[in-house]
Amino acid sequence: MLGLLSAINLRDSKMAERYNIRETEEKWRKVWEDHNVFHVTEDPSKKKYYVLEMFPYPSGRIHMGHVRNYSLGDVVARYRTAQGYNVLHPMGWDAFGLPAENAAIERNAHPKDWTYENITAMRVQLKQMGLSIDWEREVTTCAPDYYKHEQKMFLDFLKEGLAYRKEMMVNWDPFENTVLANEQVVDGKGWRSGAPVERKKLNQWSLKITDYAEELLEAIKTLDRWPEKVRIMQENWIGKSQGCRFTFNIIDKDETLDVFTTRPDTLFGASFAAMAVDHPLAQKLCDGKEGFKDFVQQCQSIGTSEAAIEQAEKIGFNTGHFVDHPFIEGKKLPLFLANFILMDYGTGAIFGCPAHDQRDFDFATKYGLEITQVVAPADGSNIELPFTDDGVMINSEFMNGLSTSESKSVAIKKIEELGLGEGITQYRLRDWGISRQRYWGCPIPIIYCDDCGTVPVPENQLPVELPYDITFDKPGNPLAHHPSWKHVKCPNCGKDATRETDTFDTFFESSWYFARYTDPKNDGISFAKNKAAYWLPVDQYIGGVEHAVLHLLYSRFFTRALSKCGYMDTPEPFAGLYTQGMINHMTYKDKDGKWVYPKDVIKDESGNWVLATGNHEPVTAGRVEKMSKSKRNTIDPQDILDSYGADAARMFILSDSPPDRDLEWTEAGLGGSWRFINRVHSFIMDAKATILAAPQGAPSDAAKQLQKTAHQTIHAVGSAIEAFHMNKAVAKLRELYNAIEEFKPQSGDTALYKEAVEYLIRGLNPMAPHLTEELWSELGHTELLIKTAWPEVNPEYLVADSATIAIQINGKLKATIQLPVDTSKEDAEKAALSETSVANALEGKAIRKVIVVPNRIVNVVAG
RNA sequence: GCGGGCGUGGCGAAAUCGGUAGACGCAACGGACUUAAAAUCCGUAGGGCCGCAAGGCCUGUGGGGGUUCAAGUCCCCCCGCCCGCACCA
Repeated sequence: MLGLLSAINLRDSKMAERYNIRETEEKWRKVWEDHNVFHVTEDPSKKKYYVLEMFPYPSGRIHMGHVRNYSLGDVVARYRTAQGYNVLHPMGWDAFGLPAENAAIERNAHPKDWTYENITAMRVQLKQMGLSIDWEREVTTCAPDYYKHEQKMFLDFLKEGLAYRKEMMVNWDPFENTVLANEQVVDGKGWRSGAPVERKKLNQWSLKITDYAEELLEAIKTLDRWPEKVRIMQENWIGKSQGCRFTFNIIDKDETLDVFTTRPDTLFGASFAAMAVDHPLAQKLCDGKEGFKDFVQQCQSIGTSEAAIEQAEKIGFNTGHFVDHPFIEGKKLPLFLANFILMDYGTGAIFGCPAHDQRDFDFATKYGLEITQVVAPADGSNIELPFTDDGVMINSEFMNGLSTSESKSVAIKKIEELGLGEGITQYRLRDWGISRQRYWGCPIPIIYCDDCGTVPVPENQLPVELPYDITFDKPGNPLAHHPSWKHVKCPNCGKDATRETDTFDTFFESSWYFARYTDPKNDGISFAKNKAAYWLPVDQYIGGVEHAVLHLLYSRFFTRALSKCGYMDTPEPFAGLYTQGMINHMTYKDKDGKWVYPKDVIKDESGNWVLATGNHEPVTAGRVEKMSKSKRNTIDPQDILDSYGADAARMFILSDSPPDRDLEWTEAGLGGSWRFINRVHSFIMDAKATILAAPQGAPSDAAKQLQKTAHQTIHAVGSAIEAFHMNKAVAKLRELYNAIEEFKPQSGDTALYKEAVEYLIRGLNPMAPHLTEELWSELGHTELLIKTAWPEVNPEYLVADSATIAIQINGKLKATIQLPVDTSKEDAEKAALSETSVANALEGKAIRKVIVVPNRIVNVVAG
């Protein structure tokens, strides 16, 4: 069987006589570039369409995920262009980030040089895909002419009260003296040092995204072209809940404890109160108590990842103190510390009602606490505790008999009357901490002065540029170690002062790049308001679902914050969103159990997987999994582009699976697309004389049918592309090709034949732009296909003149017949019953009923 | 634990409204071409059974039940897989 290598040989032999993919593809890319066909400017006379794929991190080489992402976007961009839209389709580089610093540490490469080299290499690769990108709008986020604008934004946010500084908990690596991202914490240890990670408080800059919690939540409703799943994820992330905050009095202590609950209705079932281990009161009440330190350690050793905590048992520590029940005179509730209470949510403390909450139930069972049922099912049925559904109140004095929702408001009213608290709306969303203790990011334009405090860098001193002469020999932030960079004079008083050495979270750059593309070369301001107004919002945004929450939510927040600061007036950045699936590939292991790259594996004569080199030792094929470097089941797009060409790669990645599902990359499937491209080329070249011949006489019925099929195909392809069903669009075009290939044109048919062939070429253009541009030119067109409008569909040809009617007896198919479209029910029934096979099958049976659905089906009920 | 999604041939998948299940492709098999193989081209194909054949019968969309003239599609229960998450009080 053929693996990749034999397929290349196949190409070489074929190439000599037929379609030279490499040369032809290169030729057309050059023509497009020479004619600058993808460059656009604002044109108020045309409808605009903004297609955007998530911009890549310049890691060095493109991967298959990029190929899928940008192929999808390019289909949309080319289709919309053909439809006459003024299409903006830009590309750029999300160029700040940790990998550049890792490269610096690991192989002594300067982050800037490393990044720019990667950009150069990846630009070549992306261009080789034949994407319809306006490269004049290229944006690189690590360039001072990009990041100086976000320093200005930050200063504006500061003025508007949208940025502030506060203490935040971070993961601290005591050996490296650095803050760790969550993914850098492995089993509670620093990924590089292996030292146990500490939780430490640091002063961090934050953005007030919580100011927009309600607005961000509400506006999700308007995002009707976003996937349902992403909208739900964002809703859950914002996490609005209605509840009640109230204060417990701690008996025998001069302290109170604020708690938050969404179930004030269950207050009569309260049997304990509990707070987070890192609650300020915990230390106060328990310091020195036996077992307290151990308990704290036990809680911290579980780790912060939700997966670990999930497995963990609910454990508590009895403070020995009690709180007063707010409604029941003289009732005391024991006060615990508990590992399942988060300091970050609500007030970091709760009351526990074991009968109506699973966690509280587990906890009470473990510690032998009282369990009082206060909610019963409304239908009086028997239940087992805990019962967490709504119902009617029992054992609840003045609330008895009320429904769950009624008693919630009654309980809140009572709390308010007693002056203990109030009904509140709570959000899960926290402010966005943007400080990072790293070199390769945008410097935060702040200066600290002993006398003047925190001083913004004056705008005329922007940008605060990163120094190039930097070393990574010491642990910690290189900016802080730089001998001179941070030492400046205070802009206010002129005394010695120091710069902020933290840099922005890299989500800062990606939160506004889509706006920068509308005016990428503006030196004075981040983007002109009128240009942003023309192009925004992005009509179609495409990317991985892994950005469903953070990047997309931050961008939505930025759009609002920038509006507040007068930069733009767009309500939402992304009107349409599409999230693509992953690319999977079979995994292989050699006899020693080591992972083997697919390109090193072939099938031998008997169909077994073996190593491509040496003695062809056998290889074990494993599961189909997400492409990853660690499992070595990756395919390098460069190899594919070089050997099969961009069109085949694009076609295959679009044709097999719906784009939102995972795609299994197979060499054989790719070969199928490659063969199709060659077949289309050789067929049209062979038929060229016939296609271009002037018709003699009237066209045959078969030719008219072919013309209809062509129009129907284009119609279906258009709707499929709009619905992101690229696989169906490809299938439809293959059907049209099959019909054309089978068709034997008569002398009067050539005009219609040509029309069908050209519709095929034009329909294929968004997926296979090089091939179709070549064939278009071969058929004598002097105008580029990229400049040619999407084929017109004659609505008359969408209507069939005959319909295939299925005839069923008792719901089972017996025959199919052709009838003119819109044959009356009576005539259809007559025709069905007179069909011989139907008549035979009905012999001796009584016809009870006949159901006729025009143009579709006749079902005879008989028995 | 919570939330979301999915389950159709050997495989990836199609199937507006409930109305001919399996389009299109991959792999497979048969044939043509070839000294031979590959490529290419032509053809076959859900599974099972009967038939020399034409054709016919049964069965089939994870499992069970229901609604309907008719269910991949709607309803109920069950099983399996995948994804997201910050125990959300």
